[in-house]
Amino acid sequence: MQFTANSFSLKNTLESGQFFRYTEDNGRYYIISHGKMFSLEQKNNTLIHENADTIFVKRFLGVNRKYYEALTKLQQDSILAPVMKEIAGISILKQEPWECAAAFLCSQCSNIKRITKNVNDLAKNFGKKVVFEDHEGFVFPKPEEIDNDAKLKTCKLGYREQYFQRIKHFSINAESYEEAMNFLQQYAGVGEKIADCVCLFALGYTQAFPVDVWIRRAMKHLFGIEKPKEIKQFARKRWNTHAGYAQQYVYHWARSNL
DNA sequence: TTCCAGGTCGTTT
DNA sequence: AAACGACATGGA
Repeated sequence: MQFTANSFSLKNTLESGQFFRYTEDNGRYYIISHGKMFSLEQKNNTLIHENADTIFVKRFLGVNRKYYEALTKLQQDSILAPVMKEIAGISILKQEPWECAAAFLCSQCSNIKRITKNVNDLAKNFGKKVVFEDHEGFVFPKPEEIDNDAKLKTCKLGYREQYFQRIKHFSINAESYEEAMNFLQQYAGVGEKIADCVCLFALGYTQAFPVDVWIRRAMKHLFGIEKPKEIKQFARKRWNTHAGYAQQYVYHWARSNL
């Protein structure tokens, strides 16, 4: 099955560091999310997908009205526009909250390569096997499935291991971005930055603006602001509910230019 | 060997 | 309220 998506880049979206559960094979992406494996491939403006229906894929990829609104708005920003030209078509994926939280728990003092390995090790040790065509993988386990300390040790999470032992169950119940932020930060190891990641990448709060070291460097360079609190305020004021999209472009820009 | 990496948290100024 | 330093691994 397939559908048309203008001004969207599958590659830039999947490889922007918001998601870690895919493999790429000859231009074709194999994704594991929402309990299954499915494939995605982009040819010009056409998105070809298998083992998942179009409604699901559009929702997962975040190709919707809000995406195009954000694109239009952010392109009017004189500083962001050239950045967006370099790395075009980045959307915000709709991930599963716990998996997103877990991935970013692993992200502390780490890097994308290692985060990916940690997450895949957790899935392999505790998750259910899924197969699609000649590819196999493992669904990311719920916290209550991560129940064997010896196996957890083999995942080499370092000091982040304790977070996975302490979170026995994960659910999120909130009516607003602010409520979600407060709720999420009750979990061990989840601070403001990771809470923002979950709000943005899983809960659909596109006003979230996760501030990490890369964003700090880039925001200093592009806008002359360096304190995390001030950066968040600035982003909220300048981009409002599109701040999260801006964050992805700024992050990607930082990674390739600083 | 030494330093630093998509942070968080308790402790100390 | 702001500024440390510890926390485990792994790569440069």
